[in-house]
Amino acid sequence: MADLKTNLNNYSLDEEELRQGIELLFYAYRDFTSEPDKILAKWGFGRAHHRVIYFVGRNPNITVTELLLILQITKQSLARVLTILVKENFINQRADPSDRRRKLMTLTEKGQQLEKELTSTQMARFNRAYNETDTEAIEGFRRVLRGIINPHDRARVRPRTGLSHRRN
Amino acid sequence: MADLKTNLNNYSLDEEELRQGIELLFYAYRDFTSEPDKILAKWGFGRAHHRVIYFVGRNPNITVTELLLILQITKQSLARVLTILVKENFINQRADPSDRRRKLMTLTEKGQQLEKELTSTQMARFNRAYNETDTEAIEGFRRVLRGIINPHDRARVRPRTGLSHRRN
DNA sequence: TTTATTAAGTCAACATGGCTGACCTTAAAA
DNA sequence: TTTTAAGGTCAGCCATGTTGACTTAATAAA
Repeated sequence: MADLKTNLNNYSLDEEELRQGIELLFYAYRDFTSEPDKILAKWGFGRAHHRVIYFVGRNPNITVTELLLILQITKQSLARVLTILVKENFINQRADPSDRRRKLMTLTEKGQQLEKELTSTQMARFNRAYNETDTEAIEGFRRVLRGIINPHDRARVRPRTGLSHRRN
Repeated sequence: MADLKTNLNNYSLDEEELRQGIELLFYAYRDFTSEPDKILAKWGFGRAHHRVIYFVGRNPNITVTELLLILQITKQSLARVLTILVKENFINQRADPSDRRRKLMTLTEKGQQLEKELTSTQMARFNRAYNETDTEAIEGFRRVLRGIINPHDRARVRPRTGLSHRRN
């Protein structure tokens, strides 16, 4: 934190601003995960299952290795939830024809339904937040969040299309 | 999700935009917590300890009940980490003179040092992200994140002061 | 003043989801 | 043919969330 100003309170104005960002992110993430967690509990699942379902749904034919790169957890941690999701028919695996070591994963119909139920609560939350602001705020939100992500992984989220949100 | 448009791909443009927001939040939080986690591991602590240290540091003389409202965990979950932090002299507790049932918590010198070490990595991350954008983007970031937080808790993060960030 | 109520602490028990390290199979690449 | 890569699996550990019941001490209410 080399370039932070300090004052007599051992408390810089910039530090205050940065801490507010930290807290906003903490509270937002806390609430963002709270609704899906309740739905997952009905199925005996946890947040880890949601993440797997989400990213398989979002990236059809994803491999285990790619999923590990996204989630940044160990193979064993992933295997625990993935095995259950395959056994209970939420996720389908089939060998990649061009490299039969790889297994391409997709959501089953059942998996898609659960994914939609879970993610719709989060999309509704974003939709409300977006509607309370404007296009410029949303763009700023995206740019700052992108800057918080480690540079190497910023490209994982598709950049905005040219089409603007319906407000404005 | 009443007002989402749909197209032939069962895929609306708005849905794409909302999902990008979800993913940005996921990746940002993932990376935001990764650096403190490494430091905490050296002390035998976890993310839960960081959260307690952070919010006690940020809210001197906070009570257990208030901390529970912030963290949204059970008393037992908090007690486990809090007991350790008090025993190992990171946090001080003293009875509130005006209501001796309440215990007011503050960071010790040792606690302040660890807090600074942990949080400085996150502040540095925000500082970098903020410096890559501009005042308007930061303000948009804050407004959208605030909108994602459950309305009741939005006031927990102090609103911006009139003083602007040093860029622009 | 007796009776709630509140703040905090505690115990036992359980589940989720991280982790490590070792090891195996199969398939592709060198 | 040997090495590497993708994936799976086992045993065990730890952190951190959960519930429910119960206790103590102090304040507030009847």
